[in-house]
Amino acid sequence: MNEPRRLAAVAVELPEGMTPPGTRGQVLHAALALFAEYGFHGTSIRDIARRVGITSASLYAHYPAKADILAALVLLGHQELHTRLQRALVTAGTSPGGQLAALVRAHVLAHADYPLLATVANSELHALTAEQAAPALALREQSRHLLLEVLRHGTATGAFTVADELLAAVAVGSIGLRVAAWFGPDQPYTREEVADAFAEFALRIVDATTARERQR
Amino acid sequence: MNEPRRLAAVAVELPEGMTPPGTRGQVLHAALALFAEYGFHGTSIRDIARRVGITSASLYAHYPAKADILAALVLLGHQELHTRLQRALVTAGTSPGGQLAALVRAHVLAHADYPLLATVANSELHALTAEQAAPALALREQSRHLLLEVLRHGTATGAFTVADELLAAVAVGSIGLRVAAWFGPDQPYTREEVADAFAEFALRIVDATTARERQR
DNA sequence: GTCTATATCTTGATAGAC
DNA sequence: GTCTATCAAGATATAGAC
Repeated sequence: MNEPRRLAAVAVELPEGMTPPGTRGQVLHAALALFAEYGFHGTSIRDIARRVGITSASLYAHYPAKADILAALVLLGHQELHTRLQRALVTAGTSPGGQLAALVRAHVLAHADYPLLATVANSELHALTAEQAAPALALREQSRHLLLEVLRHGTATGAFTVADELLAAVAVGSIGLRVAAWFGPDQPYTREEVADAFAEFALRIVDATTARERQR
Repeated sequence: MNEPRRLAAVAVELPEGMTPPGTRGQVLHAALALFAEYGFHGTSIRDIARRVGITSASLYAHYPAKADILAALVLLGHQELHTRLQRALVTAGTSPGGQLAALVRAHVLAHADYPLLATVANSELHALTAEQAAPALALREQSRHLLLEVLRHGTATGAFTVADELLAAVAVGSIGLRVAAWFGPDQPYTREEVADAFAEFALRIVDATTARERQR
């Protein structure tokens, strides 16, 4: 284990309600903090056990293998994000600009609220086998599809002006994803300020016009 | 070592001229491919040695420790990016819009040309001690400063309209950084197409006005 | 610079008692 | 569910011959 901190974040947090109770949940919390900081291969099962306050042998009463702990975290992270994106879209109304802003705000807020989870879900996924990663990757594809559909609808109706929706989706997604890496309590912004600013950037990327502007 | 591929990229490449000759360079190439695919802790010195065609003991004739190989790669990656950004700015002229476009193009192209190097330099940096990471982090700060100065100059002269230059810099940087993660020969775009599209997005993010528009 | 051989430690995981 | 004890394998790194 090494010294430099990988993340500015302090609070280790997992989404409520979706986390298993008791020791099983404590294992998840401990593994999340360690995987985010040192990576999956940089963390030993003894490290996790020590943080929970049990021995490494006791871990196996809760998870069959180390990789299964990671798989649970990766899936949880993708579920939380997808749920938030869906909720955002449902309450966003019908204007393409409003929908895009809602998606970006939800994306940013999810990464601001659970930076550790987002980091582990995204950059430790390679430590899983294809079968273990599959459920999370399926969710990721669905989330990507939500954004893509909003962009396509926006360009089709003339609300957006984008040469290539796929590239726009990648760009918009990138600014939200990276929030997990830099945002934290050390930054001079609230999570809402970042969400608003990045939603505005997304609208600019697609050259969104308001209804009033279109009437001119 | 696991199965799923972390990157779509195929060609393992390091910037010419900056790479040491002979076996020392081969070690760097081998470690780059493995670190990018499996992570620093997911790669053993035996893996690296096998790929070069020597034994693990022979590695120590070239690098004092495994972490020193990573440190060399991380520094190389940051040097290559910073050099490209500087070159881009020098030949960009004096218009803020042109300077921003040049920076973004260089940023995107660097990540498209050396995705493995960018991945290792960015997401395996946490495996280094603070002293080992320091030179690379210093270069990163300088690169960040280049972008920030262009944004500040643009807003100060009225060429850009941005509420917060720091947030704009993060957003613009994010779309370039992520290129290493998704762009590859499997994508239906050339590197130039992505660079042009993302430069346009950056100009939209800062609401860049052309000289002619300002005269109205 | 490369090798064989090895020291030393840590790893993920299991056996079996309580 | 937790423990102690342990296994077998893999890790980084070194010693010393050629």
